Amino acid sequence: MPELPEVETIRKALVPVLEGRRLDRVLARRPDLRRPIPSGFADRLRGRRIVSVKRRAKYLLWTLEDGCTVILHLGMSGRIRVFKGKAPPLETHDHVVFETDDGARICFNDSRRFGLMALADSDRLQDHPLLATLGPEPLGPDFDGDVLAARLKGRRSPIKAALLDQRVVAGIGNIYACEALFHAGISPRRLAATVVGKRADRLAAATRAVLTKAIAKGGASLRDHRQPNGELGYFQHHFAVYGRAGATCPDCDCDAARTGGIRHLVQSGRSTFFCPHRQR
DNA sequence: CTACCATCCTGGTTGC
DNA sequence: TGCAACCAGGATGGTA
Repeated sequence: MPELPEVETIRKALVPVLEGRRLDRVLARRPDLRRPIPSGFADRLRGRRIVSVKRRAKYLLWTLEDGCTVILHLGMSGRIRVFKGKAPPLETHDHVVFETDDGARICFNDSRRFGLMALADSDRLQDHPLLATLGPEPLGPDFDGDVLAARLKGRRSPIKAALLDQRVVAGIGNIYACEALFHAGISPRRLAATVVGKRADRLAAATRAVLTKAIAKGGASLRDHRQPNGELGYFQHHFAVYGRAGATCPDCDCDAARTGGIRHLVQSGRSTFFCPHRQR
């Protein structure tokens, strides 16, 4: 569920809550999520101060003052809620709970338990197995068509599948892959390795633009995503193609009733939406 | 090396 | 209304 814009929305909300604060209470209410919560997780965090809250791909990175970094992934259904002042009772699936020295409570809630928590040495963070193979950040200063084309070189899968591969570009999931391809005018079925030159420029620019706009809207709330204050994200109202099979695409003046409008197909087991008229 | 597939899990939606 | 089947935004490990 949460892709880069949703994770970034959560990160931004956590910065003022966590940075510079000490974790006074840490409670792991079950031993595992997608993988076991590291042994002694709560003990290793309790009493530590958080230096920074950053993001890499869809991972949140909480760096502690003692040289240790918490790596946190929301999986498909993970949510983070922040309560200041009096916190309501814990809810079902509130699997990990943190409390800061100024009385904020941070709940990690994940019904499907596809999320994860891990601990890493801050010194060697980039070498951690979860992070080592990630591709470039699409919102990073160096990301452009040339970088993208280089990552796609030799790839014989459809471009849609390649965009979902975190080793190609980091942080893109099913929704934003569909949206970025639409705005770039590229068919999701196109062979990845043929996205070069101007096409790669357009896709890099479209990816950057759609992610940036989604962050500005607080991400997209289809099912699970909430901002940490409980508010919904609003970018779902700005989808051009995702979940809109049969509708007229926003840039088409063609008649959806005649042309079939936005099409749905399944690629490597995942839903793809696109406009065959606009995307080649 | 790349590509494809099943799989982990719960809950919301759809269709009979 | 009740219930079962199906579907979901991710990542990965095994197999081809």
